[in-house]
Amino acid sequence: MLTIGTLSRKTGTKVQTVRYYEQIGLLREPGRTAGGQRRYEEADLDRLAFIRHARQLGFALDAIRELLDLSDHPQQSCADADSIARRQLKQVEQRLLRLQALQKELKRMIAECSGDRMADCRVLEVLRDHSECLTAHDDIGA
Amino acid sequence: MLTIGTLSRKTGTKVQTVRYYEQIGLLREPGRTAGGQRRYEEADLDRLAFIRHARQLGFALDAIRELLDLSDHPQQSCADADSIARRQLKQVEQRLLRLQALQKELKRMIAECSGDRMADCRVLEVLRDHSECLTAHDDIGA
DNA sequence: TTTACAAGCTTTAGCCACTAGAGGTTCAAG
DNA sequence: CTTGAACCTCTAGTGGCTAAAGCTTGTAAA
Ligand SMILES: [Zn+2]
Ligand SMILES: [Zn+2]
Ligand SMILES: [Zn+2]
Ligand SMILES: [Zn+2]
Repeated sequence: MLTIGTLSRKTGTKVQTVRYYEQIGLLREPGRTAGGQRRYEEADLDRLAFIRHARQLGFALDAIRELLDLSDHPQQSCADADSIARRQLKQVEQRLLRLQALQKELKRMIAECSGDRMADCRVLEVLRDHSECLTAHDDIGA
Repeated sequence: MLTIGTLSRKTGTKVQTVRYYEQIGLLREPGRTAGGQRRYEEADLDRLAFIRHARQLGFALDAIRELLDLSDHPQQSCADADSIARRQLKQVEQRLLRLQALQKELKRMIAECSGDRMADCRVLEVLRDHSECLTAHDDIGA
């Protein structure tokens, strides 16, 4: 029987986050004491640890939900789980490409600025005029 | 005199986003027609283009606000503008480091999985147990 | 001049994944 | 029995938009 605080400490999750996961149905509703406090079992700890580790690897909560569902069927093929991981890898690689391009542009504008008056600031110039850039930067969020 | 739609088209910004920028004080309140529709000037177009370009380069709206304020003082030193850009570069580089580590872990778990039953899925195994990882992955958001 | 309709308007709520705070109750040690 | 840390619920906020409902306005053709 674990309190929410113990669960929290053992997984490095904020207490509110644990409650949030319960609220969105990612964790089951645990048992309660007579006074209404949550009491967890070891299985909950494992599940929460899985969630947190997947989050650290960048998986979205929806993907994690799928992965948890899949792992409840140990006899089935893991093709679906693998493809979720491949999807995640693709997303990471897309972000990498974008950030690498940003890094290049930022480095360049900083290097080119003489650090003189604002009127001649290379940083501001480039921000004012994309044609000073070497790369395109499509969508904003990526 | 530009309508909000024209502004939107010329800068690749959604109409609602333009109104949002006005709401948070990033764009001034423009003039209105008798009927209450917004009418912009060329200067608004330049400002919005600046904002959007800075967003594409990953700057946060707060940083953009600072940059815009700074560029209103052309005779001052651009040291502050440059340091905002350097801060942005640092952030990009930190994210790059994190994503590169994630990429490595994801690649590895995918490569090591034989694609057999869920019970033996390497992806799930690694997610269940961080000690299977080669790298640490500190904080979740980065 | 009337009419049609694209484009504008405001207000509200939703997205993701938490996080913080207010204001109260329970548990466990001493 | 008392203390106080830890728990509880509920609400609202973060960033940067985005969507939708339900209106009103502007403009150009008939
Ligand atoms: Zn400069
Ligand atoms: Zn550019
Ligand atoms: Zn597998
Ligand atoms: Zn790990």
